[in-house]
Amino acid sequence: MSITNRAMTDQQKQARRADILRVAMQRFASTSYEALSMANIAVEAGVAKGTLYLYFQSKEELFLALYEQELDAWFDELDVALSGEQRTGSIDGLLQLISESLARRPAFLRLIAILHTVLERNVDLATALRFKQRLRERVLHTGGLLEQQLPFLQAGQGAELLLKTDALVIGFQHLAEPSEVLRQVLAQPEMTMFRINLETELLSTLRTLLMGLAYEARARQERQNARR
Amino acid sequence: MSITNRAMTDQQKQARRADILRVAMQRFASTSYEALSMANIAVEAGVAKGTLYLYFQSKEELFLALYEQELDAWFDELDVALSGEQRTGSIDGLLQLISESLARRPAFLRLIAILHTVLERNVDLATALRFKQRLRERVLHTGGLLEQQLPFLQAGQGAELLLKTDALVIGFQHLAEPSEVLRQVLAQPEMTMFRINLETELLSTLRTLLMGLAYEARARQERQNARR
Amino acid sequence: MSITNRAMTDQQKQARRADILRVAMQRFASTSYEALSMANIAVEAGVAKGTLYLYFQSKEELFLALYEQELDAWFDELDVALSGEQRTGSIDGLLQLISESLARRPAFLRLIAILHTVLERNVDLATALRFKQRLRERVLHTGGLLEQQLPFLQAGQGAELLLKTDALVIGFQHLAEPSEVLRQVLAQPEMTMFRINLETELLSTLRTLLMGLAYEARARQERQNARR
Amino acid sequence: MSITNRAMTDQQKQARRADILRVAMQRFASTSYEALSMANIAVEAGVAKGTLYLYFQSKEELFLALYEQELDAWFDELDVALSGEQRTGSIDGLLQLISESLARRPAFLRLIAILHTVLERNVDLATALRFKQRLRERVLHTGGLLEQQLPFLQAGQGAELLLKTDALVIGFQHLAEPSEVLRQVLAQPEMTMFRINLETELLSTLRTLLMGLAYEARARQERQNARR
DNA sequence: AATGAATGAGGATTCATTCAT
DNA sequence: TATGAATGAATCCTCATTCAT
Repeated sequence: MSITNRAMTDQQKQARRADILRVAMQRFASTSYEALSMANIAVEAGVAKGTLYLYFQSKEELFLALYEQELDAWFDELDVALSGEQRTGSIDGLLQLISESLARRPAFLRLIAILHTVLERNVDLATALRFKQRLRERVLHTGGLLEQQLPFLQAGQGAELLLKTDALVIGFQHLAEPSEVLRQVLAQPEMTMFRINLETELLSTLRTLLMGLAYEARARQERQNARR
Repeated sequence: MSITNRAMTDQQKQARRADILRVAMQRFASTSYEALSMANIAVEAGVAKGTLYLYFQSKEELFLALYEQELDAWFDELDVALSGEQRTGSIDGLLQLISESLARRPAFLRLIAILHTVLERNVDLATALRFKQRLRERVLHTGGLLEQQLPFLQAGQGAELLLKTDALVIGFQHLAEPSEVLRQVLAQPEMTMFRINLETELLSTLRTLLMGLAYEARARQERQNARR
Repeated sequence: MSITNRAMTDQQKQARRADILRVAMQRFASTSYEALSMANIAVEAGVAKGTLYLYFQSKEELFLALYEQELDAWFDELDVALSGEQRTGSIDGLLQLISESLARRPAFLRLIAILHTVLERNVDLATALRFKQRLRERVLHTGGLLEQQLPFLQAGQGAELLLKTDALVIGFQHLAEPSEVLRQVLAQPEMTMFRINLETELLSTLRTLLMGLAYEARARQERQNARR
Repeated sequence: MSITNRAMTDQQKQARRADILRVAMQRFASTSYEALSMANIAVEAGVAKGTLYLYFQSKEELFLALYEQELDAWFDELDVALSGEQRTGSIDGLLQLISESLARRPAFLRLIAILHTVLERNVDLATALRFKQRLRERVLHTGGLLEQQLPFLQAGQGAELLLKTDALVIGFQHLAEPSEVLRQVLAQPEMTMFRINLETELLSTLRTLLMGLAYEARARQERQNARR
């Protein structure tokens, strides 16, 4: 595994970094953040513990990089779908796209749920700044695409919608992953209302939100017409 | 510190329990859950560590009781406001009520944010079951009141709205309480979009949601009329 | 259970004491000393925790009393058997008596195993003294009976034999009750030699010991004859 | 304190491990197992607490290693003495060897006394298995040597004798180390019979046992001769 | 005599991170 | 660049015993 595995060129270093992230992702798919130790990742990646710290400043930074990678992949998918020459315009298609693309990324959902309470701690200013700047760009860009698809969205509302989606995902993800004891409680017949399926819930809530935005837009329009 | 040295009657025991909860609440206002130790609470409450365990089975159970207490107080406030004889019916008043009553309870908000990931662990089945049953009752009851106030809500949508509010609070609370480093990042001028004020955000999102629900109700109505 | 259960007369007090001991014995039959709490015994006995301390100075003293009770019962059985008018004299019968009477008292065996390391700690001088004095009397008495049954025993060797038996019981009891992991280890085919059955082992070791004592006695006799 | 600051080679690691064991042994000589904390050992050994756990999985495993080390030393001594070219054959010499070599190892005796109740808990299956396998080998080997020295021993009786010796040591060790209160009780003149000296007692009991075995062997022999 | 609320000491263990090699 | 040995902080909970009632 090692000895000759000394990454000299930048390309080799990037490859090793990607390796580590890939391993971390695999492990994170079946283990909680707390239960997943740096030692474990190191062993799986075939490197020494110390090596991890050559590529990432801390455990948090490693997972933040993972978050970023997943985030990029997700935004890439959205951007491609939203930039299709044909203007779909269908609200339902859009909702489907968002909900389904997220539901297909369970590990990303779990990263989203711990981003603010875990990953954004113990990270230095430069890293945090760079991360947020990049996040901002992507949110603004994809938000803009959303505004093109949904004419009732005003400037800025595309990005806002994405941020609200973020909040909803965090919230529903927490509700959707109960502890062992809670799972038993929720198995009771009268507890149906607390059994949350993230995709369903996200879909329905976003639809209502969009309905509301559309309605508000129309009301705004009517007020403007009246004024003239 | 406390009412008597030895709580003999049930009333005295309730008083002592309340004492402990009050102290925990005060401390929690300025410290994170993790940083707040049982030893600390015991000292502040003027009792021995072991005494805490006479009243609560574990640290989690203590804070779950705190959550429950705050939850009850909040629901009580909602119920009173929603049961006023005069039918307010005003959506804005309702939104104001919800957002403002929550914003006035910062510690409750922080408890909400950790309920599912922290408090609902290390609690026995009976406690969890009782808690969720009580929660269900209050959600159903207050949900019903909401349905009375907002005629466009169908049966069950009141409770649903409260659960969506829960998810939104969890999400926005995470966004609204950045770590120290993040605070510095968000202080940058271009980061305005990430500076979340829970009350504002909740207000606006809930309004849009209600608009959407109202719209959906009208659409439903029209479909029914058309059928006749 | 309680209220009117106030033991006023000495007889009533003795009865309650016996009650507590009986309950403790029942519980000890299926639980280890460490796992058996005073609270547990109190609940089972239908008294308050504090009440236990009216009858016994400490947990150790309670179990020491239990030990004494079992010890008395065992010595009583031995004494009856050894005092039968007919001189059995049979070594095998004697060995059978000792091994079988002990094997029939598994809880007593477990008490024997912890007497010196647990029960004789945290006991006051008077209690310890009284206990040892009583033990001494019974050992001397029953030791004397043994000497009558086994003519090759010299004065004092009966008591000595009983003390050696004590040591053997402690040792074999430790070997005979492996921890859970050890049980798995001993289940391996090659580990037969470590699987100890107390009764069998005690029987065989005591037999060899008695053979040895008989032999030594004969040798002594021969030396004496030679001298004359 | 230790050989180097950072044990890199296997040899250095073995040295550090030995260091820790040596320190633990020193401390154990004057403190009970319970009273001896890992923190204490770490400080004395000049390492951090965590370092202990690099070398031993748990406190129990550390002391099990200590036990094993002492056991090996003892068996080594026995083996050397029993393998001397000259066939001593003297029973007395053998008894002396066993009793005296044990008496010279007080800490080993105390480890023997707690092996089954303490050390063999909280140890994983692999460790326990390896330990018992090694123990088995040494018992069988030295048992074989005993059988060579003592012609009246049948195949297997050497190992059996060692196991019986184990039981006797456990028992007598418990009797020989009374608690503080008991010491006072045993100081009474009439309590002579309870004052146990492990070496003496072991010597005499083993002698009687051997006498018995010798006698049984002769009896067996005679039965066989008669048959012919 | 009985109660049961209150006490408080006490220690093993994990794991992210560092830094000597 | 890679290693992996060393670090050390940090905390919950039990339960025998006491003593106010």
